Amino acid sequence: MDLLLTIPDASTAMKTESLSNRVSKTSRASTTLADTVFNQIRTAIVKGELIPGSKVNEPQLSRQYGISRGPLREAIRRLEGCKLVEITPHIGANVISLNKSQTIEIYEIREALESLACRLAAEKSTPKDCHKLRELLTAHEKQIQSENGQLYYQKEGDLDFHYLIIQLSGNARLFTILCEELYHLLRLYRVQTSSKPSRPERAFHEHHQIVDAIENKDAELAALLMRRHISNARKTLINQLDIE
Amino acid sequence: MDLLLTIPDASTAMKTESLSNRVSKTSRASTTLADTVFNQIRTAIVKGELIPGSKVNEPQLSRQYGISRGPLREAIRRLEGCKLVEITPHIGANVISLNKSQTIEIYEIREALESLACRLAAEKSTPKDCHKLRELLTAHEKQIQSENGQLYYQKEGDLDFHYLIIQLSGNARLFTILCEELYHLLRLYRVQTSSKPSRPERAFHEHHQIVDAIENKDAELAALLMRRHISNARKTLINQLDIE
DNA sequence: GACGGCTGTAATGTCGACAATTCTATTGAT
DNA sequence: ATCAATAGAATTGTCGACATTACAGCCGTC
Repeated sequence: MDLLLTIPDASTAMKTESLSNRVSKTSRASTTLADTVFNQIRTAIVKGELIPGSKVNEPQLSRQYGISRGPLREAIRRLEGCKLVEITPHIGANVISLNKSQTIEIYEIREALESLACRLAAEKSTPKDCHKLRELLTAHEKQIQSENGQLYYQKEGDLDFHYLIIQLSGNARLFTILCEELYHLLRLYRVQTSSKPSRPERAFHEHHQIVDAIENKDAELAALLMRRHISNARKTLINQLDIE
Repeated sequence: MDLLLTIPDASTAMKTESLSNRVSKTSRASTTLADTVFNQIRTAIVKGELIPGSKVNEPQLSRQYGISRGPLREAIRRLEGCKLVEITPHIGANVISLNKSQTIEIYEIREALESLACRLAAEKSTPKDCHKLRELLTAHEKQIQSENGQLYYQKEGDLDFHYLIIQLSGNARLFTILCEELYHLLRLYRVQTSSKPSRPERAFHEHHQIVDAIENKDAELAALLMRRHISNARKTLINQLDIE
């Protein structure tokens, strides 16, 4: 549940089991304070607890987390590297805030990268991988039928699907860019505008088509379908934004 | 000259003039030490002065740059965010080192992203933009003819070409990901293996084809050609690596 | 000669204090 | 009342010092 918030540390290898992992409390205290606080702040930003555009106050956070400003500043600098905050010299850090055009930019990139992921996944996937994908889809189908109103889970399920395909691509850096940078930003935007995930049944149909293509080892088709899938999502987003 | 080393600060808006900018010495001393040192170390890494895999020694660098360990550690943390160094708790930071498969991963991503950039550039480019592209190519042609042996410049010229197209795409985040993350890493790898840029005349021909497509506003073709262009480069790289 | 434990050294992690800069709000003048 | 200037407070930037951890070399035992 809530996949985007439970991403393990950057260098951690992904296993499928982590899809349903909970946050183990104080798993190992052997990390540094800067790392711990980095994860905490990142989560807070992505969850929307630190609202986009707002200032990152060092003394306040320092008190809040019970650490000194040294490690805290290191964490903020790392967030700057991840482009989750912007630092202006002598003024401070602000939580990043995405406007409409920036969000569309990200969708364009996602389109290209997930299409690539899908192509690679189709080339490399084993029958077992395909089975996993099918399982995921049937699980989502049940979820949609049972909790008809709650689209949240559907959306998280949608992410599960995309995560799995990116993993299957076998390209670790692709995974990093998509799952540890762009998805965070998109989630941030969704929280920011409290936009609702839409078009569940259509997306579901598209997912099945994609898995078909992967199963048939038709890499080009898989890539095309994924590109269209995300392109559709982008267009939906644009329409949504134009209405408001 | 030496474009990859003179990238301005992350948030700086790109102008075409910056393509031929020199590094203005101590342009404004109003930045923080952490920012200054971040740029210096990043340059040192990309140039190969800090060899890949080697340890980043805090006391040593601290003496070398004449600053205390506070800002230095902030700079290192930011480099970590950019994935140019890897930090292991209680052990320290190491300059990142790319192996063959990681490099291929980056080329795969580049293929997808620059193809996107080319599509967008074709859609948005004005006649003036196209003229600029042509100028760049003729300049390179002359350079190739005159300095026949020196392939270095050709390669830098190749980068100029790619930079310009990415700019023309108008997608700022795309520019960031490609020019401020992936290109740095690729340059690092090239330094690391001291691999020589190859296939100049063929690349040159491909460049012309791409500009033709952009000029004709044929976005799909432009995207396809760029994808093949980089795919060719990737295959050349793979062959080169297999021989060694 | 090889292996394991011990000790000193060097590096990393954390903290508090001070300097420099920016923000705020009060005062005063037009 | 609006605006400018100024003094104070708050925040950011930088530094040095100390605690903690990892590393290197030495010694002794098997």
